[in-house]
Amino acid sequence: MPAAKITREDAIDRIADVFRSYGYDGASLTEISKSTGLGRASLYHHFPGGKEEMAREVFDQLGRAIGEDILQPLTARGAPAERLERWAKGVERFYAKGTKNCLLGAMVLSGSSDRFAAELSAAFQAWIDALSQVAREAGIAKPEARRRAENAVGRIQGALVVSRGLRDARHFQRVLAELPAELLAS
Amino acid sequence: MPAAKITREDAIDRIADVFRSYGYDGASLTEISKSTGLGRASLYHHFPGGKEEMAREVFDQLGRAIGEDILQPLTARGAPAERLERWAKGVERFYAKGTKNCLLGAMVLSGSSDRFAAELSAAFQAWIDALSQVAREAGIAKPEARRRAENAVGRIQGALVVSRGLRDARHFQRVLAELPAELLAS
DNA sequence: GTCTATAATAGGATAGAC
DNA sequence: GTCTATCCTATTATAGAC
Repeated sequence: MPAAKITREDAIDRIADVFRSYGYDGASLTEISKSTGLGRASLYHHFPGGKEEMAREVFDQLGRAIGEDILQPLTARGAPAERLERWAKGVERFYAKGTKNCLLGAMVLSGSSDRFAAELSAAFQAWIDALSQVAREAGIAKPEARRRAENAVGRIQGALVVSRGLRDARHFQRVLAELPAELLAS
Repeated sequence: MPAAKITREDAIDRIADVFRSYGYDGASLTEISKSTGLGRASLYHHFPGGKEEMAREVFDQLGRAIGEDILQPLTARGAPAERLERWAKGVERFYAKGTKNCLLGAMVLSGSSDRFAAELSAAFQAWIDALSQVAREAGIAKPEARRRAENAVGRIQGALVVSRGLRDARHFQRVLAELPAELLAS
């Protein structure tokens, strides 16, 4: 009875990387197998639903990771400006300074958006809501706060696309550095 | 000797739609065949290089379309503000008010970015350069103009992702309406 | 230039031994 | 839990008739 080669959580992380890089359709089981070190059959042992179940697990784990690593600074104690600074640092780490694609973006733009519409929409909403809440605490009116939060999330997504297109991560880093001030500007 | 069912240009447009919706890997020849009305064999008659050649032709045609429909307003005569307004309208048409994905974004985020790195980079550069030039004519300093142009392109890409994720095209339309003023603000 | 037919391959998924 | 072997389907791609 061989022991597990990798924890479930680590496996899902690796699978997430494959989806991130190749999109849903481009992520072949061969690549996932290589990336996790698990054979095809083992993958089906862990994820009986196949590729679709893997993707759902990836979304679940992503939701938790976003909640802990990114949204947590936003809901912590402290002045809005400080919280946004910590948030921006968290986002930068999360995307490995702009070299790591956004999983949500990759899924949205690769034909899988119909299949995972609910998951995608929920993930974006959580981002926007948390940012909007911080802006409101800083005294920004509700509709304007929402508007800025949408902008911020969009700018991150767009910066990842452009950085990758131009093959220059500095664009992403610059945009991220500007976001906290933009969210709170009067 | 049957006549051509569709002009080459139209065929490439249809193929572009398929890549836009499904990404490079997700775009199957079956779908392309259905979308163009051309049988598999006919597709290979027109594009002996197969799917990869189709993608390259799509990029070429996209470059021309961007040049004519989108960048042209930027280089036309008139005050910078007017040109940017016309440009924004052109972009809105181009993306069908936000319901039509960006081909560049779909390609960037679907594993094909290595294969088409040069094409993608060139397309983004052309966008950024043209916008930057308009901002400079409006009296903005060169580095700042470049910065704003990058931001504008990124915001369009991000808005398309977010609109699709939220399934609400109004976000895209709002962002687009704000861009001209942002590019020229003092 | 399009068609039907078909090859060749890669992909997702499963069975059963260990 | 992992392995080897295998099935089935969909995919890319080609050949040859018209």
